[in-house]
This record gives sequence, C-alpha cells and structure tokens, in this order.
Amino acid sequence: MSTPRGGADEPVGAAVPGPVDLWSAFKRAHEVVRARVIADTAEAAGLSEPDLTILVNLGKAGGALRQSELAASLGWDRTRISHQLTRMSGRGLVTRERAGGVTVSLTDAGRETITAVGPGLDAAVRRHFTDKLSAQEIETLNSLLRRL
Amino acid sequence: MSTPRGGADEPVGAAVPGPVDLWSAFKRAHEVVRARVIADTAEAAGLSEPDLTILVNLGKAGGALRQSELAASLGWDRTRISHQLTRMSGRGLVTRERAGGVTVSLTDAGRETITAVGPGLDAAVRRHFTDKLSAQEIETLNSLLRRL
DNA sequence: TTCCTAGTGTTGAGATGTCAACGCTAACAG
DNA sequence: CTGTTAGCGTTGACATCTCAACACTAGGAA
Repeated sequence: MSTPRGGADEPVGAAVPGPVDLWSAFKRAHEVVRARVIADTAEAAGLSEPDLTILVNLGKAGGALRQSELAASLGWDRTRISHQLTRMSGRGLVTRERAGGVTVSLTDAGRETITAVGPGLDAAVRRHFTDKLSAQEIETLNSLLRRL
Repeated sequence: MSTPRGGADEPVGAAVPGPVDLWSAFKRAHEVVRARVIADTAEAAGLSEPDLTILVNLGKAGGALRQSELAASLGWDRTRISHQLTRMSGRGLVTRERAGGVTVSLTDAGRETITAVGPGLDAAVRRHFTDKLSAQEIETLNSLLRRL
C-alpha cells in the first residue's frame, strides 16, 4: 500500500485524496452522467448509446458519410464500426452502399429518430452535467480536459 | 480559442463550446486516460481493466469482502460482479465462499498480482492524469466531480 | 501482365456489460 | 407449520467491444 500523502509535510486531517482516488472519482462521475443522459435520451427512444452516437454524427454530417470517416470522427476501430453498422442496418436505421469505399446513410426512420432525439440530448446534458457546474468550473474543466 | 466571455447570447461564431461539446470532451478525456493507464498497468500484467479494479478494491479492503459490499463500493450491478468473479475465479485470482452472503477473497496469485501492479498503477495515474493538472485544477476537479 | 503494398471492410471468437427470470436464505407474520 | 417478503446471488440470452485473420480494391513497380 502506498502512504496517502499530499505533499512533503502535510499534517493529517484533510485526508488529501491521492491520484488514484481522483481518478476513481473521475470514472464514477463519467459513469453516472453517462447513465443519466442515456436513460433520458437514447433509451427513451429505444436506442442504445452507440446507436445514438452514430445517428448524431451522421446527422451532423448531413445524413451520409464514408464508413472510414465516421470511424475517424469518433475515434472508433474499423471492426467496431462494422459490427455496429451491421446491427443498425438490421434495425433499419442506416443503409450501406459500396462506392469505392462504403457510404453509410440514414434511412428515413433513422432521420426521424435523430430529429426527435436531438433537442432532448442537449437538454439532458445540461440537466445532468453543465447545470451542476459554475461558469468558473466549466471554464477550468474545459481547459483541463483538452489538455489530456 | 477566443474570448472566454459569454455575457448573453453570442451570435453564430462557435466561440463558446456548448454543453454537448463539453460533454464530448469529457468522454474523450476519460477514454484517453483510461486507455493509457490500462495499457501501462493491467495489460502489462495480463489483466483486464475489470480484473484490476476488483483486485485493487479487494487489496484496499485487506484481501476479502462480502460480494455485495464489493459491488456497492464500485457502484456495480449484482450480475456484473457475479459474471466477473466467475471469470476471475476461473483464472485463479479470487475464491468465493458461502457464509451468510458470499465472501470474496484474493488467492495467493491474486495477492501477488496486485502487490506487483499497485505501485505502477499509482505512477501511471500520475503520469497520464494528475501530473498534467495544476494543484488549483485538481482542487476544482475534485470538488466538482463529487457533486455529479 | 504479374506482383507487391496500402487502405478498407468483414468475419468469428472470446471477453465484457445489461436485462429478465429464477433460486436460495433469513426474517417475520398468520 | 405455512406463507410472505426482502435481500442476495446465479444463470441464460443478447448486445457490445476487441483482437486476429481474412478478403477485396486500387495503385504502382517489376
């Protein structure tokens, strides 16, 4: 076990959390916010989180993207995108067409879904995340996250 | 970046990131740090991330815990813990014994593993996370994360 | 042409996470 | 004793993620 320490001569008292504790809190917060946002948006619309992620990105791009660009914009692996799109095309949310590479397009159902869910997503993120932070904290957080 | 000022409603210009952008940055940062820490610790020891999480928590508790307490301390679902422990006991990292509830204990192999990995985990979290933040930011982050 | 290489996508297997349904035990009421 | 209820854990089915292996295409080089 490592001694819980703060600096060099910190007297016991405030129980300064170590790096691993901060990291655990980070993971916890991520998980809690994620679960709440998804429950209020994706699940409420009969979608999974990856479903929603794909639909949002296709929507932002106008409804169609090369599969490799979709993967790159999300930082996802080729095989992950492939499996996910196979499932989603089975559910009628997207279609795939060969054209040099593969072009992924929203179906009408997919487009309706993302149109319906979009505003709720923004509201849910505010409700479960940014509304709980001060302007000062948002500023600090924004700068710090981009450094990682 | 541009002026860290919002006042009221900026017209189009994309100066101030919206809630969803901050949330995306949060998810990205989480994913990046997680991948790096795990690559330097769990994977280097032949463990998965959940393996490491369980071992660390058992270690902190002295080597044994009621299964339900383990689940509660991690915020995990009952079935998730159950499946995970089934796999880990198959790998010889933990044992389970019925005693009112179920008590989970580290095996010798599990104890050696966590002893070997522990210091590296602390170092990896510092290297990929807290060392990149100022004391001020750590303070803010700590307070903000616990509120979520 | 034939071969090599890089980029792209798919597939199958194994690990992990989630959900619903089930079984077991203890505590308690009738 | 019988039935009920709640807590705890397991199981099976399915979705998701990762890894390794494979297939297809396009663009040159021989």
